Amino acid sequence: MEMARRLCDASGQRFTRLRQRVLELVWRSHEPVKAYDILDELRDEHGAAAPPTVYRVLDFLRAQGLVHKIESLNAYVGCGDPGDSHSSQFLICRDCARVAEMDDPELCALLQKKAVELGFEVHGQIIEVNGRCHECRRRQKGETQ
Amino acid sequence: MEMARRLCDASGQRFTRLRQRVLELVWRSHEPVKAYDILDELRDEHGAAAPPTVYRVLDFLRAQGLVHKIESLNAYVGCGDPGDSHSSQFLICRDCARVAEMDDPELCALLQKKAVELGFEVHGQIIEVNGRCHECRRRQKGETQ
DNA sequence: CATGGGATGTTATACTATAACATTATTTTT
DNA sequence: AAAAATAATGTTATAGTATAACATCCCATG
Repeated sequence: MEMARRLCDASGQRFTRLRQRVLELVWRSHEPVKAYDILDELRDEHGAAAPPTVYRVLDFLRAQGLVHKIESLNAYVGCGDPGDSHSSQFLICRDCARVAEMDDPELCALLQKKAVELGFEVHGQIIEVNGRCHECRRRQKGETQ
Repeated sequence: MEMARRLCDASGQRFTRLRQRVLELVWRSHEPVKAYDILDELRDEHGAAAPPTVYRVLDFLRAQGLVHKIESLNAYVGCGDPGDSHSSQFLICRDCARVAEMDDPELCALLQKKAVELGFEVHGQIIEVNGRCHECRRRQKGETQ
């Protein structure tokens, strides 16, 4: 959270109470969070809150690199390594619904290279993997024995 | 289209008029197509059509590998190489809105490898790249000269 | 020609996101 | 400190995306 504040200060942006609160809500679970879940929580503690409130803050946090959107889930996760401008890859477990963030430069570079070879100018990458995480595989193996 | 019919026959699925028609609509442009655009066209020519009609057919076509969903656009494109079970990568041009399908096994394998190294069991990959395509870059260069 | 399962029709509703404009709060300028 | 400018948030309305649940139809097969 200190990190977040510093990042905003550094770029001349304001890290308001609302923005801080939304960031906390996103970080509260390892699972990706839905915009309307955030909205519900804000309403409980704060009264006034409508969809634009949430989406504006999420857009802001994404622009600062503090939050990522998981496109295939329409949900949001805290960035595991804010401050470092990077393209991330996300491993989405179908069983526990958790998302792990990978930040592999080799993968990033290879995708970039392959796209450029086709004459494409890359602005952004979206990489998401569906499957089962280590913990869920272990758990199930244990059960079947 | 022949290909599509054969694929369905091969897997014991029915390639009905509706399914064929939706597949044609998806293929009609190089740009990804929205579900509700398909819905509008179906209504024009066919009368009865509601969202489930379209989404069911799209789900079917995706299951057959005839159509892909572009997650970051909520839109659908015809598969460039149906029949061959593969993971594709999509290059999405922000200027002309066209989508090119890449099918790079090296990229696919590297992502798989990196995920497995983290103990993750991979079921599916989503790779989408935003940027500008070759044609749009050339056009703009020409204009600025 | 019955019948059973797959495909489609139908109605309703849930979920995701943005437009447009009003108000409030904070910073900057005077 | 007051005024002006800018950024942030509130508010209302609506657009866009997707699924649940149940009814009906169609057609391959026995």
